[in-house]
Amino acid sequence: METKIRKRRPAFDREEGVAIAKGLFHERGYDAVGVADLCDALGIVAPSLYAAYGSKAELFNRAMKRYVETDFLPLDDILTPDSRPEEALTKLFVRATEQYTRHDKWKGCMVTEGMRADDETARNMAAELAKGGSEIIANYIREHGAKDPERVTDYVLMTLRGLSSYACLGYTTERLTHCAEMAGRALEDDFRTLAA
Amino acid sequence: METKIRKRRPAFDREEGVAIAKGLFHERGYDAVGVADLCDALGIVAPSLYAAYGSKAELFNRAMKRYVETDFLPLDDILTPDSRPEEALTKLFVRATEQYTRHDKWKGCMVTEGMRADDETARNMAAELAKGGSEIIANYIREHGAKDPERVTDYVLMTLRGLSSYACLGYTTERLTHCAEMAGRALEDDFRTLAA
DNA sequence: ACATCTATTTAGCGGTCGCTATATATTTTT
DNA sequence: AAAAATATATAGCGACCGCTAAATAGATGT
Repeated sequence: METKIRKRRPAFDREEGVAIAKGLFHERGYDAVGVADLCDALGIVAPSLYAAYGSKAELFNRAMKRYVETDFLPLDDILTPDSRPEEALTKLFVRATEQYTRHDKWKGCMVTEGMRADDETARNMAAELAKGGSEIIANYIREHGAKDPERVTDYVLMTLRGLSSYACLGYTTERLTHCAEMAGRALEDDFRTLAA
Repeated sequence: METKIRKRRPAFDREEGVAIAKGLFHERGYDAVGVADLCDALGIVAPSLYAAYGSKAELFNRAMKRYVETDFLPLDDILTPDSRPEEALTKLFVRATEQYTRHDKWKGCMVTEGMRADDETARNMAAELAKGGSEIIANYIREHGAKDPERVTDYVLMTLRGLSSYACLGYTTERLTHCAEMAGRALEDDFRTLAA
């Protein structure tokens, strides 16, 4: 009876694992990425993944958080107080479009699309994370003289959803940018002119 | 040894089966509805389903076709030649919104959302079916004096996607209708005024 | 050197997925 | 009445799903 000798990989980098998972989840969506896919991509086996992250959903959550930190639009830079709100929000549409269509994989907004996952846990995680960005936009609109802040906010968020969804279908940056600019024109009469 | 006698349901109504499947698929999406769910809802067992429809995907296709026939917007009524194109398209947004938010289940556009399924076959079927509606809208825009028909068409379809997606999240008819009306305002300068 | 602890390994759990081979019940045709 | 065609039933296929118990290799602390 020969003794069985088992080799072992060194411990893997958890943060890098999150980054790789972010790529997979963003590319294919929560439901379409299996634990086996994640394990292959990270070069580990399932129990290592569960020891490190707890569950597929928690890994997805960490991946989304990383996405928000590293890939997300710098809302504070875009929604600057020195340009008219209509212009700033149009700029938001255009910048979002550019980001949603920049890469061949990684299309659309990972969080926005995550809110449409089949898995309820993943959906709730995405919705929770999306609240942050939505509130920044809602606050900006409220504080910059929108005549009906709630409606304008709904319109802006709805448009961002449309842009993200359209980006996922593979539309080019150019075509989608025109959509973004057109969408901005709807905002023209929605803000009080703040006299300087 | 007693002879085993097996009872049998009478043959089921294929068309009614398609209608029931339409309800399930629209409510939960292609990927989230399993063959077992369909069988339970139709009151049959799997081999009957396959004998009648061939595959889950083909049943989905028939369900979508039924949706287009029975539930879809009457584009010809909405895009009438007797109102200004901006008004007709705004009406399209509003009518779409009403339809997308009318029922608690069955939210959004079944075909539009089908295009985002994880299953490639289902996605392609939905995309193929969506072409019909898209072309009607594109033709209308082209033939009614749009300055840049392709861009306006992109904008309209993108907005419909946003409305459908937002409807799926559960937003009320009222809030979404305001979005639809705002979206229509972006179209104001995009059509040449056709002198009477 | 030894014990402890952490992260990996093998192996496999129960469940669901879409789907089907085969047999039998019922209807239709002859 | 018998034969052929049709639609149901039982039973179960192989593949994948997310996840885990138990064992062991390697790092760390004393």
